Amino acid sequence: MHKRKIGFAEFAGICRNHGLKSTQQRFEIYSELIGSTEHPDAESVYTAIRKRMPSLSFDTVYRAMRTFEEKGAISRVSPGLERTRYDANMEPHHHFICGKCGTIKDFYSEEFNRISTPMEIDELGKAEYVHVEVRGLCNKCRKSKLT
Amino acid sequence: MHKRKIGFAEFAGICRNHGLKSTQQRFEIYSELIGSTEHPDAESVYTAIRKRMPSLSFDTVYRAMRTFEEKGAISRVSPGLERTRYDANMEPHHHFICGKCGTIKDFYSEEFNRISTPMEIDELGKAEYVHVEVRGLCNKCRKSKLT
DNA sequence: ATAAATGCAAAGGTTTTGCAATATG
DNA sequence: CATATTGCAAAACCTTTGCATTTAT
Repeated sequence: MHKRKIGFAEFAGICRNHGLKSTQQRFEIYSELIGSTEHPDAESVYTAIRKRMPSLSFDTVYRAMRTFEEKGAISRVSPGLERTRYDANMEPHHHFICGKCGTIKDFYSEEFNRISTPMEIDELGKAEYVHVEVRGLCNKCRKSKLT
Repeated sequence: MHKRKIGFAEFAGICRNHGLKSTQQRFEIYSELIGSTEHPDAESVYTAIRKRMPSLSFDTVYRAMRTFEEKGAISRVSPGLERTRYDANMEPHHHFICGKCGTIKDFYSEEFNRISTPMEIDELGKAEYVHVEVRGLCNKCRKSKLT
């Protein structure tokens, strides 16, 4: 299931379920996202909606999408990091990233090393590599949370 | 193996292997990266080196790290995307991302769904989720490459 | 000698913020 | 009605770029 069209009533229900107020702007933004298979960024969404709702402002799109994400109504495509970070360790290993403090810890896992491109990719293109990482809360942040 | 200290001679060898000129700045930058387990960003590297090499400029750090990465001497931690993109499809699925045009295609894979947190994480913190994605070249870009 | 790398400063691009006005539950 | 959301504009932030100078091969 992908690319769906929803009415305001259904959207209002989704908002209620996530503790959000349902505004016309948010409806348009959410509609644009669920009606697309493009995984759009803020600008695409903004440009598309502007045609039918010229009063919409850019930061409303940004804010709405962040809010939807925080409340779990939509998800961010590839998590990424706040800034570019590098690793000079070139042997096969993986990363555990703390979502609270941003600490990145290396770990080694045979299991993860064995993950290979699924055949479902064949019809989409040529795979170059599979990226796997674990996100969570590091021990330090876990402790400080108890404080 | 992690957190190593290297001398200029060894560094020069690494550069030669990757077709790079070995400068004092690059040596400091590379040393900082390989001598750290922090997966630092440009600013950390810059700040650390500035103490001993006050003439170093910020953009040299950026440029050097990008160059190291392009030549395969170091790697970027979590690939991420150029801008934040969202997905309203909340059922379990994964993404194939084309490194050329940026197109993101959904795919469904039982195999990927089954990937679970490796036990190696236990000593690092509490895992929230595993993120997996496939990077490569989409069919469209593959074709246009032949032209 | 030639081509590449550096430093400087300025620009580029995306994302965020403060505030007054407005709309929602 | 109280509170959250919007629009506007400006700022913040990370990263990149052009150019003259210096450096490595």
